[in-house]
Amino acid sequence: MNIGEVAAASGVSAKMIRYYESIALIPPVGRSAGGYRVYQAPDIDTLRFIHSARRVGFPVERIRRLLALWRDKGRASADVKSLAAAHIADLDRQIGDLQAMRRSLEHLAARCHGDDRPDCPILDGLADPVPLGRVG
Amino acid sequence: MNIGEVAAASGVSAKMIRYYESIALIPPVGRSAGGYRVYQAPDIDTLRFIHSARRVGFPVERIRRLLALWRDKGRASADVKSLAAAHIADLDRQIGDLQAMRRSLEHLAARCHGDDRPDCPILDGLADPVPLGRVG
DNA sequence: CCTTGACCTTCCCATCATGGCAATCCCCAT
DNA sequence: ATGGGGATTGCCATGATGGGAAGGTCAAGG
Repeated sequence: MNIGEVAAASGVSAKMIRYYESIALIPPVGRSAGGYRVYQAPDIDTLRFIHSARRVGFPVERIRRLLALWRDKGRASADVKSLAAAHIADLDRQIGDLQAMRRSLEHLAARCHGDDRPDCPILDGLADPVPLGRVG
Repeated sequence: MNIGEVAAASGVSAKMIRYYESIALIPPVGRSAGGYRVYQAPDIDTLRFIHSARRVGFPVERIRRLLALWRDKGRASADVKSLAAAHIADLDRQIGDLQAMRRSLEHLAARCHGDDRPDCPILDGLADPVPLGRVG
C-alpha cells in the first residue's frame, strides 16, 4: 500500500505520516524501487491508534509512551492509566484556564450596553491596572 | 523610560514589547542617542491593555482591533461587544473540544483496572477502529 | 512505446506567541 | 576609564499541522 491509501484508511494525513516517521514515532517503512513508502496492514492499526490518541489530545511525546505500552504485551495497565490520568489532569488545567478567561470576559461583556454609545466596560476593564480575574 | 522599566510596569516582557512593535501592534517608539527605545507613561497603559487582553485569551489580531476601538473615542460599544462575543464563542468552542476529549478519555480510563495486569480498555479503545466520542 | 494524469518524493515556509542565546553596544556610577 | 547591568538585533526553537514547489514514479490507455 502507498501512503495515500494508508492515510485514507487511518485518518492521518500523508503529510503527518511522513512527519511521524521523521520524528521516529513510527519506524521507517519499506520503500519501493522508485522510492515510494510501502505499508503493510498492521501499519494502519498503528496510525489509527495514533490518530485516536491525537483526537483525545495526547501530545505526540506521550503517544510515544502509549505506543510502547501498546506494543508491550506484558505492560501493567496501571502504567497506561497513569499516562491517561496525567493527560486528563492537563486537560483539566487547560479547561480551567479557558473557563477563567471566559468568566473574566463574560463579566465585562455583561455590563457593556452594546449599542451606539462609546462607553464600554470591556475596554475599561482591559485598560484597568487592577488585575482581571477575581470579580470580588 | 527604558524598555525594562516599561516591561516591569506593564507585565509584558521586553521581548514581547519589541515583538508587538515589529508587527505594528504598537507604534514604533522614540529612540535615545544610543538607540534605546524611550517610552512615555501612556505607553504603559497601552501595554497594560494588551497584557490584559492577552490574559483573557484574545489573539493578537483581535487585540489590534480592540486597540483601535479603545483609541477611537467615538466608537460604538456594540463593536467592542461583538469582538468580545466572538472571542467568547471561540473560548466556548475550545472548552467544548477539550471537554469532549476529557469525556472520551475518562470513559476509557474509568474501565481500566490500573493494576499489574496487561489488559487495558484505554489501549483497546485507542486501537479500536470505531471512532471515539459517542459513548452510546 | 509513449503520453498523461494521479500520486509520491523532499524541502522550505508559515502558523501563534513566546522564550533563549549570543554578540555587540550603551549608560551610569565608581 | 572601567565594570556591570541593561538594551540592541538576529537566529533558533517550540507543537502539530498545512501549503506549495520542483521533480520523480507508476499505471492505464492510445
